[in-house]
Amino acid sequence: MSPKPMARPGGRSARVQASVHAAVRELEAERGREALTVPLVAARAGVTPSTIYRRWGDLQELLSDVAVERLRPDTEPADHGALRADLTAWAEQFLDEMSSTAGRAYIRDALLGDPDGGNAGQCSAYAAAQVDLVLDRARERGENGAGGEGGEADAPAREAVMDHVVAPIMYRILFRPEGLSTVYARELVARALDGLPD
Amino acid sequence: MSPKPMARPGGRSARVQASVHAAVRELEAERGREALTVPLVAARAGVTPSTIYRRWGDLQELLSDVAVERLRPDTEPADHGALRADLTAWAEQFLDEMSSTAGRAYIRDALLGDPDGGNAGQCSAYAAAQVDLVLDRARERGENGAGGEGGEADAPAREAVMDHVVAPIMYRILFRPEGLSTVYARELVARALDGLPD
DNA sequence: CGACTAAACGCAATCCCTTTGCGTTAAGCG
DNA sequence: CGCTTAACGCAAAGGGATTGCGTTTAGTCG
Repeated sequence: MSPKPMARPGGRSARVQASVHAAVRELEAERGREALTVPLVAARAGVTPSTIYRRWGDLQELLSDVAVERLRPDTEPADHGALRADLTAWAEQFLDEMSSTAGRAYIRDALLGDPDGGNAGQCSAYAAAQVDLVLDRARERGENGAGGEGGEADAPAREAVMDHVVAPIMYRILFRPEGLSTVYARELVARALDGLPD
Repeated sequence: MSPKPMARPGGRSARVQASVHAAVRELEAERGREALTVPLVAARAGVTPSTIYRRWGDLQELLSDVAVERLRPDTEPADHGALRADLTAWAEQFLDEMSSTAGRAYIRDALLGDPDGGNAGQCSAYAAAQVDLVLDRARERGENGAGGEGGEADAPAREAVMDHVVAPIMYRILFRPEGLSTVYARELVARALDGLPD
């Protein structure tokens, strides 16, 4: 669903999409995001502007698609042997990547050209999947009966981590970009795991 | 700072700004947000398009300014006599207003045309001020030594409420718009106040 | 109170992004 | 292998975005 509903997933359509996406990434690196226009991307991709307009409807929607692809995690969370260490390390890396200049630009683009909210939902789903991996691993270790419904002495449920770790990080990045460090991520994880044995 | 750095706060400049802002609000109500263009707004405001382009630089930046004005709270949080009741009521109203179709559009606009992040910061400052009012009132009542640094049995600090109530609400609105009700706001407040006597 | 400076605005010409109709290509399918 | 139609290329308007220049006027200083 990252690209528009494609009734024809193969052949020329697929080549056009790959070519356009590559053109966006190249031009973004060469001339910067501000200089991007639909005719410019079209020329680099070897297609006509009307093709892009018909398929994506808008420059912002195209950039939104590219941004979501770039926000997809490329590696699994590292295994440090314990839930607290895993979650802390993941949250720190998440904050680092997302709060970088490039990361903030991708988040904004993903939210921007997104009439139905599908792309933004995809971003959230990526983070949720990563969190699930960490929590599943803890459950397999038998930590505190992890994955329970967030009882006082159980490992937090997925939704609790989304609410109290991921959400505050994203809120700060979007609304209060000043003074953000990995310390903040560590504190959030510590609070979310409050009352758990270490 | 809502308008661009205005070296001339009075006279014609002020009239132009007021006229343009009014034109945006009128046309937004009449023809919908999608139909807005700079020439259209300019014609309604009785100015030339170049004036708008020079002053705001872009339609999105203009809409961002208008959106921030609309997101400014117009009333103080209601006083229900106790911290928990005050915070719950405020959070429910906050979620209702922000998750509405109009509210989401304003949030998106505010984030959109915002190169330096000043407008987004203003939105966060509005919410923080409202939270401060609620917490200050609790402190004046002498509730739990409210306003302390978030100790286990103290009322939560402002930052704790921003992290665990405001941030999750905004995250859900932006990234997971499905199935959002006042129940969610109430749960968040309950968790933030966990361990407090009622 | 009057003259000066420069920011802000109006006007108009230009550029090029956006949109749309029509013919052509080729992907999917029986 | 032939049919159907989605997807693409082409080209022509149509209109929004940009900019130079002259004019107005807000703010300031003598």
